[in-house]
Parts: sequence; structure tokens; C-alpha cells
Amino acid sequence: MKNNKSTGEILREKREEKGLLLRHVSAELDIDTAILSKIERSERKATKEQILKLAEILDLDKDNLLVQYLSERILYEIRDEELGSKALKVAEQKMKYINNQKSQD
Amino acid sequence: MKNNKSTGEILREKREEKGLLLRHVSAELDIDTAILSKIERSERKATKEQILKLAEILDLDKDNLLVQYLSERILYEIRDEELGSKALKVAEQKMKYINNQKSQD
DNA sequence: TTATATTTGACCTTAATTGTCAAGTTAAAT
DNA sequence: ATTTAACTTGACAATTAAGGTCAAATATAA
Repeated sequence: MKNNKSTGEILREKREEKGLLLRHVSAELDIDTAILSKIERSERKATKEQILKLAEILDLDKDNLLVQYLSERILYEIRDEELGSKALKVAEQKMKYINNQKSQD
Repeated sequence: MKNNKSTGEILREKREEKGLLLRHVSAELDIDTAILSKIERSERKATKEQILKLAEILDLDKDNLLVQYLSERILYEIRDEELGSKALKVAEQKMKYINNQKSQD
């Protein structure tokens, strides 16, 4: 399947591919290396702004990275919820409904 | 379609159906009427605990109410995100993948 | 009108998120 | 084996967001 890599893994792989150090990238993000280290190991969440900046720094597709990131936030929202899966489906239904409404004005 | 009513609307309808006042229900929840009023008008989110207690007080199906509630939290997470819809789909894929992994140990 | 129910908004408290810093590991290179 | 640079860890501080109170303003209904 696709989408099996976490945002953190994507970021680390690409950073190493480019031969950049935590120090280099975290300086551009204006945060401590500790945080970037944690983000790459999925121990912390990045902010949306950091994700967008990381896409630039590492030449990653912005939309793709953002979708990965947002999907992780969604899953985080329903962590340890037994009904998470159902909730996701209902959320999609609602979303479709809302989008329909919008396209009808 | 189903699922077109917000959690707040569900709560208000059922409360009025039962002839209960904000005062009665909010007392049981141990919060001010102001908050319950806002929850019913979707101006504030309830906590998970409040949702569960509300299901009891109002004789609503717990799982149903919780799913409604969680789906709203999910949608809130991606409010004003253009890529929200894609993120939702990816979240579902990831969820399936995770569930597969779990059933294989 | 007067009483009761609900709503609104200003403000406070608590909890979660995001961050720093310094000390601890790990790994590579002599 | 020792040094050096990169990364990781955990305690804690700052900031932002969530959840709450209260009192005054609006409905609603008798």
C-alpha cells in the first residue's frame, strides 16, 4: 500500500538524503534541534507552519506532506477510541453533505 | 441522508422532548447552564465525559451520540483546510492498515 | 408586567501544546 | 581508547487553547 510512512519518517529520510543535519534544518525552522528530532521520530507533532516550511527546505510536495500531516492529526484525535473508525466514516459523510450544500448556492 | 443533525441539535431536541430545562441537565453535568446552552447551539464543544453523561440523562444511544460527537471533532480538526477531504480519506486508509497489523499478531 | 428560561460576553482557570536547555547516548574517525 | 560531532532524552518554562463562572441582556409565557 501507499501512505505507510509517517510524516516523521518522510522528513528524516529526505533530510538524510540531502545530507542535511538536524542543526541545519532546525535553524531554518527557528526551533531547537531537540524538537525536530522528536518530530522526526513522531514523538511530537509539528505545527502546520513547520510542515509547510519543511516541504520547502526539503523539496517535498507541499500538498502531499500536508495531507500526511493532517491525516495523522485526525488519527490522533481518535486515538484509543473504539468507535474511531465509525466516526471517521461519519465525518466523511458529513463532509460530503457539507460540500454538496456549498456547491448549491 | 442520515447524520444531518448536529450533536447539539440532537441534545436540544431530546431535552425538550423530555421537558427538561437547561438548569436540570446542567446541574447533573455539574456545569453552568451557559455552557450547556452553548453546547446545544454548537458554540462550544462538550467533553467526552459530558457526552456520555448526556446520553444517560437523555436516554440517547451512547455509541451513536459518541460517534456523532467524535465525527464533529474530526471535522473541527480540518476546518478551513482545503485538503481536509483528502486527509480524511488517507486517515481511513491508515486506520485500515493499522487494524490489519493488529489482527496479525 | 412579572417571572422564568435562555443567551451573550467579559473574564478566570486549567490543561495541552510548543518550546528551551543541559546532560546523556551513539557513532565515526583517528 | 579517546575525542568529536550528531542526535536523543527528560525536566521544566512559556504560550495557546479549552473549559469554566458569573452577571447582565433577551426572549418566552402566564
